[in-house]
Amino acid sequence: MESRRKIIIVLGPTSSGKSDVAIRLARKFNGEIISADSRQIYKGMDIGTGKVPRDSVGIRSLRKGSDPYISAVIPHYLIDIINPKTNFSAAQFKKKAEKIIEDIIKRGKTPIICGGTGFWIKAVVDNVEFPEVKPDRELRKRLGKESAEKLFLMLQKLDPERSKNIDAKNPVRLIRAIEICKAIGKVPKISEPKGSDPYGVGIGSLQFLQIGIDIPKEKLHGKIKKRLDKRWEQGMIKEIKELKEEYKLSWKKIQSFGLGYYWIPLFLQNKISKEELHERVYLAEKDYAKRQMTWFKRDKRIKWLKNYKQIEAEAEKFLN
RNA sequence: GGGUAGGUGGCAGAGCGGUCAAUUGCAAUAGACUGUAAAUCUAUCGGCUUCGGUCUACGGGGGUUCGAAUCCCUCCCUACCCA
Repeated sequence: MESRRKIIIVLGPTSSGKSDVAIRLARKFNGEIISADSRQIYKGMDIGTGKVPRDSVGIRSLRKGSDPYISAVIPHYLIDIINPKTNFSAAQFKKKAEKIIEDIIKRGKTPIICGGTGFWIKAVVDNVEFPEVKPDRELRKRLGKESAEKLFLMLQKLDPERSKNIDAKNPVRLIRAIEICKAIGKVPKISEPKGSDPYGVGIGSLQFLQIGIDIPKEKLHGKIKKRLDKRWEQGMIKEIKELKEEYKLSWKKIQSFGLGYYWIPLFLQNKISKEELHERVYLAEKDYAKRQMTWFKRDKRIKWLKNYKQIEAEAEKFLN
């Protein structure tokens, strides 16, 4: 029983081909996939976020009470489940993912987490304990108008400890810290980083194998370009118009989703040309991939592998 | 052929006698990240450097000046307009 509590994670920058790898692994090792993607979680954002296509005639998920998202005959969780008008957070992801992991394991299958949102993956792998302070829309809106300098001074008064190591110029971080202070007095101390072992640390009785898709930068950029061209053809722009309509979203809200979602509204409002749109989204995607890699590089437990064969072999070793 | 506007760092684009290795944006490179993470934020970004400096730089050449990316002459190139 204990030996089965193993979880495979497939991660990597955007366009690196994670989804295909995850599906192949799921086929091979009787797995089910949990998406760790902060944008694919939302409904109505399919082409733009690169969701794997939903099977037209899917088998029913064995998991009760869930809305099954089946692709290539493999169940995918945490895709397409949240109304884009709603905010969803890393902490919420963690809770949901843990439940699903338990459920998959209970049914004797292998959980495979697949995604590019490093922070969300870390939340699960390192069992990050988020302070029990929910986002305060009102407070955020109010503080959002203040300068970073002012926010920093506020935090300094509220929690001198936290102010020592926070990024003093980052409003998002400062606001969250202040939010926590207002609710529970001060920001809880961050727990010490865990040590590493060949297959990742175990959290509770869970064990993780983190596999990174290793792909040269030039090649990745080529894939990003190609994939974008395809998305334009598939109607990414139309999808965003429909997204706005169906969920009654403001342009501003849509832009907050980033990348294409940031630039397409500008095109639709005639603020930039089509050529500029294509260029900007391409650059934004490249940039995003870079940020993802900066994050992933830090985690020395990730095994970077170049092709599926190696990945499968590593997974095999891990599971046995 | 005539007229006008221009030629500035990888690109776009400021500067218009000194405080300019040259505002800013983009790109590039590295990085941060604990309930917004496709978000948010930081640093570097002419060469060499013992990090104090130093050398080469604002189309080419010549000049004025203590001093020029900035003024003058000339040549070359680009855009638009008139022939």
